[in-house]
Amino acid sequence: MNKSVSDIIEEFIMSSLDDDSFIELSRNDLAKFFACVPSQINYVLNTRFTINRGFVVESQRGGAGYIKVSRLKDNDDNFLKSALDLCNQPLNLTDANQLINQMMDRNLLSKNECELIKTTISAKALNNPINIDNTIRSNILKQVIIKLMQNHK
Amino acid sequence: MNKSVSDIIEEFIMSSLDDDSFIELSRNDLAKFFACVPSQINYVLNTRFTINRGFVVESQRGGAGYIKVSRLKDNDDNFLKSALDLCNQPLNLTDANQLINQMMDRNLLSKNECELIKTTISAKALNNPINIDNTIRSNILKQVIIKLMQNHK
DNA sequence: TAAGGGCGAAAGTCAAAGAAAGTCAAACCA
DNA sequence: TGGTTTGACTTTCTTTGACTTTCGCCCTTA
Repeated sequence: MNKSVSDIIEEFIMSSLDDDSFIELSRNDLAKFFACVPSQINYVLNTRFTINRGFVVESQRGGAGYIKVSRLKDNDDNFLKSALDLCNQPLNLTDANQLINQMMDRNLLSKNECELIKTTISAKALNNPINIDNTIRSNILKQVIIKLMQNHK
Repeated sequence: MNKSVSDIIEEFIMSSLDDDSFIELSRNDLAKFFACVPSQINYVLNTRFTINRGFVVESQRGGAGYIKVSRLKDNDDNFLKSALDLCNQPLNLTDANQLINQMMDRNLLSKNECELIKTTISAKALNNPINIDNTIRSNILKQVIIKLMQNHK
């Protein structure tokens, strides 16, 4: 697959987060390193390192400015509880998939299971005459989460 | 027989799929190569690389966009194929669950995966105002089956 | 010597431009 | 007349750059 610059920057930040739970970086330096415009760093952060994907970004401007990216870590019980909360609202495909990814990150789902669940809530699966996909989607996920909560004890 | 451009493009993609179970291609490049308009690639994909013929097409737009064509696994006893056929009709919960059980019996799904899929098509998951559960159920299962067919070893 | 102002060095915002792929219907052709 | 070919228009994702905001530091000045 042909990777975009944004994909490569994403990978770089991701792998920096492998060891530690957070990293601090300089937007300008990173932009120079990847030969891109500084605001592209913001684009990557805004599209890839979102709260939905389990990240928090903090920063400071001015001299001694920085960007800090942290990976969220709370226990699985809390995670499942708030995931369940999320499912009380309709979920669009993107958000739902991100939630499922997080379940895999936490080893609540295997890679294969993750793929299968994504399949069940895909647009094609829920392709239905009336526009209530997002509601069905969150219902399905809610049941999956309840199932996982049972396994968990 | 006089081959149309579409036939030739079809052959090209087919033979690219000889070695691997999937290929990624660039619509624009392919169109340039065959001196046709880009949308003709879509025409070929839509008419030749369909589920019924055993293919799945995925894609992404924008920079670093791509089209991925995968050949579905043609398993020996045609079980998945006929399962796919079944999913062209609405399925009630009992029938659907039996189908899922059979997939487990054939080691196409692990016990855990089997349970998860059952969860996603349960009455609670599909609990929805309009009575089209059985249709959604078979749609979901159809996508799961296609996914299983994609799992090349 | 403390307060305030100016400067430059960050990071942030936003919208336009660019780069793919998708859709759809008209025209074409065998 | 049904399968192909074509092209105008749309949608989605990425890249770019001009402009804005914030912050620390230093230099005045009362």
